Amino acid sequence: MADWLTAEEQRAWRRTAAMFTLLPAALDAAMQRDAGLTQFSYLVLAMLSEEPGRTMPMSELASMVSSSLSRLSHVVSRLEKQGWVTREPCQDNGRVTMARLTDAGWDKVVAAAPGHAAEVRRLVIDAVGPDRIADLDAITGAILRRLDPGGKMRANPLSQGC
Amino acid sequence: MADWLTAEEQRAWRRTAAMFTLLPAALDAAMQRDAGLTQFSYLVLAMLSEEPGRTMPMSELASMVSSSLSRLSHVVSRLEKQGWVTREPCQDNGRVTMARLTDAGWDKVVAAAPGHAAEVRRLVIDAVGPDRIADLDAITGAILRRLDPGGKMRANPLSQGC
DNA sequence: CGTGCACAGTTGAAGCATCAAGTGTAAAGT
DNA sequence: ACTTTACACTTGATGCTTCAACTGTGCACG
Repeated sequence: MADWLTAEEQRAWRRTAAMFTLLPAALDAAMQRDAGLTQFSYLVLAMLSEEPGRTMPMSELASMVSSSLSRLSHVVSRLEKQGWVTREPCQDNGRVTMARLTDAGWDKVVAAAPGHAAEVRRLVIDAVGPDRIADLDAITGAILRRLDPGGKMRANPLSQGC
Repeated sequence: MADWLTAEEQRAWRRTAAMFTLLPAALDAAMQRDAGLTQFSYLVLAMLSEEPGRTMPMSELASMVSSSLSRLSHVVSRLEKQGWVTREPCQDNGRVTMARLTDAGWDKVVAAAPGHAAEVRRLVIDAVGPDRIADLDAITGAILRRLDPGGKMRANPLSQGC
């Protein structure tokens, strides 16, 4: 099918589409191999690890990792079974539940982080090259703004209490 | 975790990671809504539709869509059940099987293509802007070269016969 | 020849994602 | 107060992807 894109656009899109297939697969494979985690569950642990108190409401966490609450809930169930995360209801607000990173979970993230950073550097940062990091940032920013018309782009959703 | 990336690199990577979550989901959702296809099965149909004779060996098709043979086999099974593709052994070579796009499959692609092209244009091409398409191409090219060290990047794997 | 090996493809099971439906809690409307 | 609506989740079913194991075919080497 000759899509209604110019030749240059089409070429760029096809490459981009290929990258969208291959890069996540490569990063996932490395993460699976080195830490037995998916990219996504690593991200969940990593986000919790950066929070003061290592704890966060499920919904806030979901928005941090750009996932549905449903997906997050399933994943956290698994992480809970592994002993890396616990869930507890929030006192201040009966309908939020807090996810907390355990010590074992912290250790897991600390162990996995260097390998992950190295892979990202190898496959993305160094591949793109220092001169083009700003371009990358601009392009992804532009696409994200399209995807997220309600322009959250993270103005810090103010979690009160807990 | 403060990954071992500079602040600028980290910012760019986080955005990029978010894009890698959201863009495929958005395209998939649109394709599902408009045509009842996944992005991937659409791609399979589209690749076949561009081939003269609308037919191709499974393994060549797999490499065109950057997937494992296993994944492709499952997907083609489903497409076959829908009546959009057929599979037939190749005379010239007893171990290749050819996938062929049926007339119904052709119609399906033709019906789905405009919507898909429009989504790609809206979410990627127009978001990036004409001035930056070349940058996009350069960046994805660089990353793909990293991912695909055996530098296929498509030098046409010469399918003989059938 | 024939044995071994690599290629092309399929299959079944297991894991993860998505969707629709459900529970329970807070906040508004009346 | 009482109902409604919206929110914050959870759960189970379904479907797709991945992985490991398997079948069958061609090729190379002794």
